[in-house]
Amino acid sequence: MLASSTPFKARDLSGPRVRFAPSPTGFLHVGSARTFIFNWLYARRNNGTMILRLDDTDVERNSDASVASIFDGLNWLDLGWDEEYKQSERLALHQKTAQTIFERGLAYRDFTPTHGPEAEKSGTQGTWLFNPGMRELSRSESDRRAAAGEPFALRFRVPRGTGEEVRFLDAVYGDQRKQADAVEDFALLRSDGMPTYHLASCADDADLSITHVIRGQDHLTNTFKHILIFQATGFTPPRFAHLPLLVAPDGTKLSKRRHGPVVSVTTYRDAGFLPEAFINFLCLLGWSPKDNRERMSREELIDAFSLEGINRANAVVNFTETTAALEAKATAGLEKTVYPEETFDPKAVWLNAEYIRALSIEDLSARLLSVVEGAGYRVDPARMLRITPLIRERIKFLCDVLTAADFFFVDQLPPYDPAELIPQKGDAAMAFKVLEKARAVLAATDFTHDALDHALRSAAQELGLKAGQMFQPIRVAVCGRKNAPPLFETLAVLGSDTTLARIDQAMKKLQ
RNA sequence: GGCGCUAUCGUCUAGGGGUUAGGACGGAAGAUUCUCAAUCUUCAAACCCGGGUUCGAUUCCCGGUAGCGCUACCA
Repeated sequence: MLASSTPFKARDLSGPRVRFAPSPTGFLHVGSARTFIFNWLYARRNNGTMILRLDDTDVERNSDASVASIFDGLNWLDLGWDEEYKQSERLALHQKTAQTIFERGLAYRDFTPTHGPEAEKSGTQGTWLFNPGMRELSRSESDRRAAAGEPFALRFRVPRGTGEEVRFLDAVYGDQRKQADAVEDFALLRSDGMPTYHLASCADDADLSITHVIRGQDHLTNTFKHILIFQATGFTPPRFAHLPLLVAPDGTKLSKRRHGPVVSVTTYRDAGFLPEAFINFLCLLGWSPKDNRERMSREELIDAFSLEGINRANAVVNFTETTAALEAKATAGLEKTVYPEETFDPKAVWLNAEYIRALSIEDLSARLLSVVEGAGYRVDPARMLRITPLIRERIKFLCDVLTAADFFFVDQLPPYDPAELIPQKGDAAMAFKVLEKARAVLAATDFTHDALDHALRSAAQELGLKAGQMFQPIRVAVCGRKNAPPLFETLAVLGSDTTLARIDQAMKKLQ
């Protein structure tokens, strides 16, 4: 699945080395994306190396679909990375590390039969530290049973009764300490010989010369175990920086099961977010440049990023849960799911609109064109270039072009309520009079902004109507709805033929 | 249950022993306007609770409460 299983560059040890290490057991969610981004920012800010490492030691739960989802999301972000590894190809290293720890007497074999996670209940049961009898097993007895083929897990022998304290300095959470007595004898190797996350992660971090581990706060307490592993192997632990978690509006950890597709990075992509806007949004969750800046370019983010700017409190991603119906549709994947704007965090939506408005007309036009073509319309690029400025301030997502500018793309307007044609403080007769007049005037007018402006305003005056009363029937006749881009520009792009034809149709509707 | 982490407007956050507690999104009102947007202006909106330290705590300390995390042969 990986593009390559070997580093695509020679290892660069000159600067800090950071890694993003997702486990391919699910799709890439927004929290992971933020972790990736923060690592990337740190690397770029400090002329370091960004490493992608797939932590795929859980063979049972790994899936190719998940690997694909991770790459989909990461590629969309378009930030890139410098080296790439896959843990499952580094098993020898993990086993060797485990062996070293075992030989130093800092680990022991646990022959207790495995019991599933369901047996392990967090309820009223006391603190589990180790399986009685196993920690004290003599080496000869242990060797004998292992040689006899009895399966075992390898557990770290956490110091007990020594009053020893495990500590580290977290770049975000500060000085962290914990009694070793309170740390359980965690597993290093499973009974099938596969390394656990703790072992594999530390062995790889050491081997890959990782200097800074920047990861979710859910690993903060795990770090004590990791410190113990580093000490046991003789490696200097990297620096740690734990990130506050991204949580749902209900305060719980983001999960697809509970919160639906809104937690998946590809959902944002499919909804028409610009990756730059999405990245910007994520950066503002749990980190701040401290100078009130909100919209920041990639360069500004790199320049401003520092571990000191990271907060300690969890941040809410303020999305609205998608409806069951929508979710079913998304899961079925039969047709393209359109998420309503309210689905996403309003700030993310706002930022996206900001980014859209900041794009050049040419750039935006090209992006919109591909959306429009993707929807099955055929539009001339030159025409798209004229449409784009008319809707630029009116869309929040790229795909909004389909609803904001639909009337430019279709030959036949979808049906609308003729009552819409009736202007403020007017009636059907007035609407008809307006359209009649407009038709006559427009038939003899150049379809340029100024000429249209002049012609229609004079017409309104002749009819003794306000401009608004004059324009609304025409707008509805031509766009099929009341809310649309400015009239003259719209007519100019639409052209005389289409305009007159649609006015004729509107007059028919009124009869 | 044990251990750990956290606590400023609805949300994201700035700040910090003495401030009118700042900004942004969202909300409300207004301006502009051919509608809708965009833009501009204005308004409402917060220091979890209780002790201590102090002349003075939202800020520092302790306790409580709440939330979250870890407590797997998941990561």
